[in-house]
Amino acid sequence: MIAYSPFMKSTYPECETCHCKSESIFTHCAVHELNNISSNKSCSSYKRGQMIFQEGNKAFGVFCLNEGKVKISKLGSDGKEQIIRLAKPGDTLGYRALMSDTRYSGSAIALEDTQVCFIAAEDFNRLLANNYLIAKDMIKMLSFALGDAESALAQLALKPVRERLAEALLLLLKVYGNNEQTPFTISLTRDDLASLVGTAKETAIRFLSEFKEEGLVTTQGSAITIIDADKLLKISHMYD
Amino acid sequence: MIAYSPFMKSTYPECETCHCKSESIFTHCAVHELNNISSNKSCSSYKRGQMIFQEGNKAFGVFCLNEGKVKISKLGSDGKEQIIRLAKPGDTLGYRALMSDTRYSGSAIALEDTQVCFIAAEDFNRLLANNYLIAKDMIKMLSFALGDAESALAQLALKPVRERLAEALLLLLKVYGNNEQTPFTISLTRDDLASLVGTAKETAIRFLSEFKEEGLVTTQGSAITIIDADKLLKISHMYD
DNA sequence: CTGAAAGGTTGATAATTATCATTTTGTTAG
DNA sequence: CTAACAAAATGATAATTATCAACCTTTCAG
Repeated sequence: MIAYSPFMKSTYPECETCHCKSESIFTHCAVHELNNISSNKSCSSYKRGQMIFQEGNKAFGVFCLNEGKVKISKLGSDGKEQIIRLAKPGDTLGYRALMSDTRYSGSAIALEDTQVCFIAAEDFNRLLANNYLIAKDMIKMLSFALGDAESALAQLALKPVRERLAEALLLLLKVYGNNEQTPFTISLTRDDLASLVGTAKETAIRFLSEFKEEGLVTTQGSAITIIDADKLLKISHMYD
Repeated sequence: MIAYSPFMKSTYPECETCHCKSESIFTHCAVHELNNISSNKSCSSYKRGQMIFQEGNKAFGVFCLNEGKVKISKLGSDGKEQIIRLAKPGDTLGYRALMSDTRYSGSAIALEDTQVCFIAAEDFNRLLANNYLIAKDMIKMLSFALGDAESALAQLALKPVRERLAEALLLLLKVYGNNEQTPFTISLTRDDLASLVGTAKETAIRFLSEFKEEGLVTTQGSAITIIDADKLLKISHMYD
């Protein structure tokens, strides 16, 4: 079920030839800038469930996700968890804390075996200060993240669980799918699904079962396969 | 109840001498930059309830709130509203849409008589591109807004209404109070209060009545006076 | 002033969602 | 392969929150 990571202990991916360079904040780097990043960075592997950074800690740089899937989530007092964001290869992690000089407001946890590169604050800040294209990309990245967070907030407040579950499934498809093609299968614990939707595990399972009965999805163990994205979109009430 | 705005039809506040210059995104502008903004901007007044910009429309620049209070909110399909952000004098509005080149994801509505200045996209973008201090401030502003939105999202998902109401009252105190001094009084419809908390009006009223019985707040008409911020903080469960 | 309209409050009830208990299914180590 | 464990699924029930209706209070125009 868990994909065997191609990266073990100390394989260092090179930024210049990175398969997700064009998806990353480093797209508009000049060659010498990229070389500098590449030679100064530190890379690590994480197994499923391991923490990349923890809520409340200080940020000393940013992470660039090279391989794998990561959730960024916040913990409530009673141990309940809310997933704030999902990250895929090429995504930058920890930039909000670094840019606002505040502590991490959420923890980053690997959803499957994962490889990340760490760029120190000094190097990253120099990059932003010296290349306005990159600063502009940072502004855009933050703006999109803000739009996503604000949408999620409104969804949570305004929509019932069934609609939010449909939306969560579509989010998974959008983030981790290939051009949103269906059928699309993802392995996700029901706890994580519920934390993404903002509901209890059992409630998420119940509505997911409804979707199964309606032929919108199938499941096999923890794997969920999205069959009919159009109907999910209608359920999520995206036009009104 | 509504404060009579000192600004009528066409009084143009000057950026150079603006009382909220130091609170705004224009703090680090050079004199010539500020003069340029000031001479190119357009200013308008809005009465309570009037819309400054509307969800779904394109952004052609940013607004700087000079006087008054503004809510940014999203509408659900059934007419329910969720307040995403509260703005005070000095705050910039509409920057997320402009920076990500997407449409407004929420509407800005005056909570009381309000004066705003509009800076065209061209002027604003030139400012960012030419002065890295300002670009950095934009990055910080976005980062803080993102942090706030993500916190609000987690709150909404993880905390019951009573705790969120306490938090909403503290937010009002933080945003609109003078150094968070108590007692602090703000006039706010119960519909708006409920939209801020993410609950129904009646539910918000019920818990507010509880707070009254416990001596944490008093009310008179739509005015709410915060008496005991410390106890509200405890109720909002901010430490755990 | 005064009456009408708007907004605030409260009670009764319904809908939604969470929790707890149990069974079923899937996963993994030996 | 199979036992042991973990996760998913389902049922019963409780808690929370929303909705509807009625009534009170404040605000504001004439």
